[in-house]
Amino acid sequence: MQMTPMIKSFVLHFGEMGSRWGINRTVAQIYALLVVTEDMLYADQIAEALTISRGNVSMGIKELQSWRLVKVQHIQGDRKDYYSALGDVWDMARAVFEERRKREIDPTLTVLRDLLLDNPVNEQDHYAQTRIEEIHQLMEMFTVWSDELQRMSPDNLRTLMKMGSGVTKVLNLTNKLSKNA
Amino acid sequence: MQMTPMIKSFVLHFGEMGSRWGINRTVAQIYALLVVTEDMLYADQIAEALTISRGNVSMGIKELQSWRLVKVQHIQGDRKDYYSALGDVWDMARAVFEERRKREIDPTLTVLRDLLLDNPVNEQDHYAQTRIEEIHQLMEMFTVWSDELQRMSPDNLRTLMKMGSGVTKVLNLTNKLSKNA
DNA sequence: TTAAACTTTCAATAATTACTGAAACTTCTA
DNA sequence: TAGAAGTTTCAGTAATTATTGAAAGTTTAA
Repeated sequence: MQMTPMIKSFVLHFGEMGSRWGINRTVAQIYALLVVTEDMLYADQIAEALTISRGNVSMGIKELQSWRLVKVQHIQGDRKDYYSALGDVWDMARAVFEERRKREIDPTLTVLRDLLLDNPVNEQDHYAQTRIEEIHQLMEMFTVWSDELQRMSPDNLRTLMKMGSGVTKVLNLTNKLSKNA
Repeated sequence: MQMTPMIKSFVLHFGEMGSRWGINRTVAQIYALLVVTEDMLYADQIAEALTISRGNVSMGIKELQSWRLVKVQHIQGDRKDYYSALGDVWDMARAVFEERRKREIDPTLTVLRDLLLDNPVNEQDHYAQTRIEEIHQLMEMFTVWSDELQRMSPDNLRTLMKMGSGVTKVLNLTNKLSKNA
């Protein structure tokens, strides 16, 4: 399979972007290719398009599956695995948030909480704990937001999207109300 | 300079976390150390605490400066540079968002926009463009949100934080209102 | 069953990324 | 203006991460 120049350009940029966010360049490329391709693809097609080895495709797909980002299907009278990207772009964003949270944020929050329970051995530790507390708060807030994203209906998402900088206006109102309460 | 076990544990975890998000482990460690240390530190102290070379500290600090995450100060009658982390944890989060956006999101948005202006050469390209469009929308939404974060007052931030899952409630209301309009 | 048509695994190796330390550079002060 | 007290740079090297490809594993059909 040959990529059109447009698809190639997209795939390359996506791979580059992934690698800046700590995701293997090839894994990101495989994913980009699947997202942008309507038909399902089998491993050899992916390998040919990205000029990588068959084994590398297998590793990449395995990784993407652990992120729950790809679907596998079979076609009548054909033994090959056919791959495609999960649902719509929102589903993908949700999957990424959820996994990164599970893998990286939650364990860090646990470590931070443990450190906050430790006894400071001196003044430095005491200061450190106040900072760790702040960081903990911040991270917890982000997890709450991402939880909401997970649960949000397409309807609400669309509203949020349209609201754009309206979020601030809503907040200002909320602020005033709670101050007068 | 010796780190207390608490500080050491924090610094190590932070470094690990950074490296999973595409940030050099040592750079993340230097930053963690500065965040959690009340006093300003000079390069040799950092090198000793993290057992890394003087040159590595210099590179790391340079990187952190490009992210506008560290302050440098001088002390009367001392030629050394003294480093410390920027303001409060919110300032730091803002700096990180802003820089990552500038460096990674904005250039990607530009590429996506260019691809959307290109003429599809066939049906595949046509489909690809619909997907690229979705991704573009999604990313643009995130940039709008991060813009708001940048501009948000500490007051609003605190409200957002307290609201937690209240965001959804506010949105539901907004949805109903706009439907009745 | 066997063998064809696949997928997965993993040791060896290639590519990339990070780190060191000495030399070059800068700035201050005597 | 020399040299002391720093910082920065960067070529060489070490460590890590990614990739290949061949062998092992799996599944299906005859």
